[in-house]
Amino acid sequence: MNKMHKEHNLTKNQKIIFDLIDKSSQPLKAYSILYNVQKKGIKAPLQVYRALDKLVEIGKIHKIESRNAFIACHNSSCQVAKATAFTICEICEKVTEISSTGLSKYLANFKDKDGMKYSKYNLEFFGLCKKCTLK
Amino acid sequence: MNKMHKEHNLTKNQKIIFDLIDKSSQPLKAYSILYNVQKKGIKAPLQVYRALDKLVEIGKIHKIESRNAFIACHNSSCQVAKATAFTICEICEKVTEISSTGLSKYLANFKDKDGMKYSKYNLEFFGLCKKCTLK
DNA sequence: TTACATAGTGTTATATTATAACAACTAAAA
DNA sequence: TTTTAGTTGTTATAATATAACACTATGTAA
Ligand SMILES: [Zn+2]
Ligand SMILES: [Zn+2]
Ligand SMILES: [Zn+2]
Ligand SMILES: [Zn+2]
Repeated sequence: MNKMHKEHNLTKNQKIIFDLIDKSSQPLKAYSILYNVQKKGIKAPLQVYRALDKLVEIGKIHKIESRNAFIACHNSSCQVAKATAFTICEICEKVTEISSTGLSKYLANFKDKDGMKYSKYNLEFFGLCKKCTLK
Repeated sequence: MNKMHKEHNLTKNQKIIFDLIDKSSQPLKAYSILYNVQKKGIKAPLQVYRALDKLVEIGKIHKIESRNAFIACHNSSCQVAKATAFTICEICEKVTEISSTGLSKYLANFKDKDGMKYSKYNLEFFGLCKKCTLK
């Protein structure tokens, strides 16, 4: 998984927390992570947040800002932690990372009124996933 | 201001809080709003959050998710609370709402892998504003 | 090797952001 | 008038995130 990512030798806590997020099918919240890793010796919020910060920084995970939750990056072409896009289902809360060359090119080239480029961005789409649409 | 918006007869608290946000040159955080309106009789966080929720719902303000802050909508063409885009300066924290027909059309028409459309979205660009670039 | 720098850890305490629950009030529709 | 939906005021509490400090591991350079 994430074969395209530069290998960052994760530390013990970083590895424990990344593995948990990576195995999860949906985004995890910091305190839910904490409860799940207490048996592995991680006892305090700060230990979790420090690992999360690092993992976000190196692009192994992303934060879903509107949900205060974290998801593993499974998008080998994403510009590590700099340009992220997701779809979020408002019913089942399923989150999927978008991997679209067209979208990322469009956004990376977007200029504001002053002609400024902002190559770092976060985009969150909301709506219904396929499953929930059929219900 | 916001002449294009449907008039929603704001209640007392909603008006107090909207006026404060509307006058501000930068996004305001909930508790900063609270401190600023205590002299007007709004004493509890819930009173602020309830007004904020309503104002977001009717599109008079937007939440900047990555900053947990609120900004008045000054974009007459934005699709009320459904499709928002901002630039955020990582140095001075200046936030500007983007009003680009091209961008909003592109995003409103974006389809994911399954061909699903998600007309509601929030996009936050990060980088340096003009001022901070020149420093 | 030693010294130093950099990054990570463990811990306690605290700050910040947000919601639950309930009683009371207001305005407008039926 | 009765009812309804929405808003208000209030207390308490939940959920999310950081400050500060002492200590430990690891790599690098003298
Ligand atoms: Zn990614
Ligand atoms: Zn769904
Ligand atoms: Zn707007
Ligand atoms: Zn700036």
